[in-house]
Amino acid sequence: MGAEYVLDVDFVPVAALLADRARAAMLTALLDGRPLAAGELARTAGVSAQTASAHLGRLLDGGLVTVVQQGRHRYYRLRGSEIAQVIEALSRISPPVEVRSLRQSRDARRLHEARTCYDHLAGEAGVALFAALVDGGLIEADGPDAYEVTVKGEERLEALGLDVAGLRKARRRFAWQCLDWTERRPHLNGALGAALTDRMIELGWFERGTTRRALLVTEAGYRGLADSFGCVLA
Amino acid sequence: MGAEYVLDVDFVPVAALLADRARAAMLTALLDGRPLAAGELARTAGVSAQTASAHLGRLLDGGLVTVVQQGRHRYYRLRGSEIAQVIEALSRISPPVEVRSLRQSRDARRLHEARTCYDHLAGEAGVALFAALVDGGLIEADGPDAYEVTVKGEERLEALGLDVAGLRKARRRFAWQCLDWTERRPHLNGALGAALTDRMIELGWFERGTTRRALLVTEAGYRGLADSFGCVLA
DNA sequence: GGGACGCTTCGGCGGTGGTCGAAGGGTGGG
DNA sequence: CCCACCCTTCGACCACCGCCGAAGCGTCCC
Repeated sequence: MGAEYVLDVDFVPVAALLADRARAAMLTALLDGRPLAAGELARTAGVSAQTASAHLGRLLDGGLVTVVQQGRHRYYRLRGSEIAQVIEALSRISPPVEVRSLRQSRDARRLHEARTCYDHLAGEAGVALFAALVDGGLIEADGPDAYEVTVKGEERLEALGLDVAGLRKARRRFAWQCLDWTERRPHLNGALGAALTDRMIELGWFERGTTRRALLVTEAGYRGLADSFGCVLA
Repeated sequence: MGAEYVLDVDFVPVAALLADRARAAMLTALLDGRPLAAGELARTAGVSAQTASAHLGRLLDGGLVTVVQQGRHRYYRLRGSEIAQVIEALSRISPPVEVRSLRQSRDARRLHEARTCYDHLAGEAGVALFAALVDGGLIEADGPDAYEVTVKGEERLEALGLDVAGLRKARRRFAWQCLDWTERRPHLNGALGAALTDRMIELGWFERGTTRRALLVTEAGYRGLADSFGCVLA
């Protein structure tokens, strides 16, 4: 893959796709990486099925989402974590929406402490975990952004129930650092990042909020992160 | 400044501002941080003065640009480097525009090697310089993103003709790391980053391309970066 | 195989927003 | 003081786009 030099890109079409309330609502709903059916997205966005279909068609054309047909359902998902990152980047210079309910304010706090970005852990907990993995010598840099699991790391991760060798075979990139836009520090992405996140939620270290991306670090989570990874959260 | 928790932000208005050819052209022209008069921006975008005025009004409302009146001219500039960063982030998932001329391809290559992001150095050279400054112990972390110049660093920078003490007094943040979106690594931002960039261009280490953001590293630049900062470019 | 369901396509409506001509305000120069 | 210049405001036009009703197509289930 030779280096590509880009003079200028035309970001207008992509920005236009993001510049609509209904599409924005759909994309936000897809932020956690979970595929959603067209109908669910229509309901989420508060538009009719036909309207949603038109929007999804445009998002598809623009390459922001992919679709998989399953029976009479069509499941849409974000095309990749870059899309999620751009949305988070855009959000940084956008005015915050006033928090209305107590439940919302709880989720807001969780989004900051811990959340999923596409399918891996982000937020304070995400960057803290990544730093702990590196500091503890469980993973180490293996290229510009790529990482490898050390022998010590493999033991620790397998003890948690992860099939590290299996993950290496996945078609997806194994492990790489991904910038957390709000924390401005790296967190773990790739097959490993996703699997580890899944497993930690399975273990009850995190609980999902009403906003599905929002995660609550449980007591077990604080203990687990500290014991397994030497990761101490504020 | 207490922590602010944001549940969801409304990025639609900002995206809408970016979703127009004329405005995009204006913002791109402003990417190097230099203030431009409304008339120049109108010409750049290829629209009439009235149309440009309307666009600039919206950008102003949206907080993407600021304006300073000087005589009968009104100079617009990007509101801050975050804006430049968002545009760079958006560009990453946008289709590249085909490079047409030889001059364009030269600039494209330069944009990758070295460019200004708002008013400080970015691209390969930017992240390499930042890494060299840290590795060489010329600057050191002083907070989450903030940096301080060490005694050794102060000597080195003053030798180059920078007034480090004066920069510390500037209203602007002194020195902090800023993520380079294309390189996904930090480069130096803040008063120090801007002043250092200016000075290096003054010293002839970089030459501006036709696309003003695009920089060419000169022979003197390679030597200077290596001698002064131990920064060796590929 | 009929009917319910999920989704998309088509057609027509309405609103938002980009555009420029014309006019107005404010500054600088002679 | 008048004119040239830069920029903005106003008004009108037009295109695009988001919206939904109606209809069409495919899938699942009984």
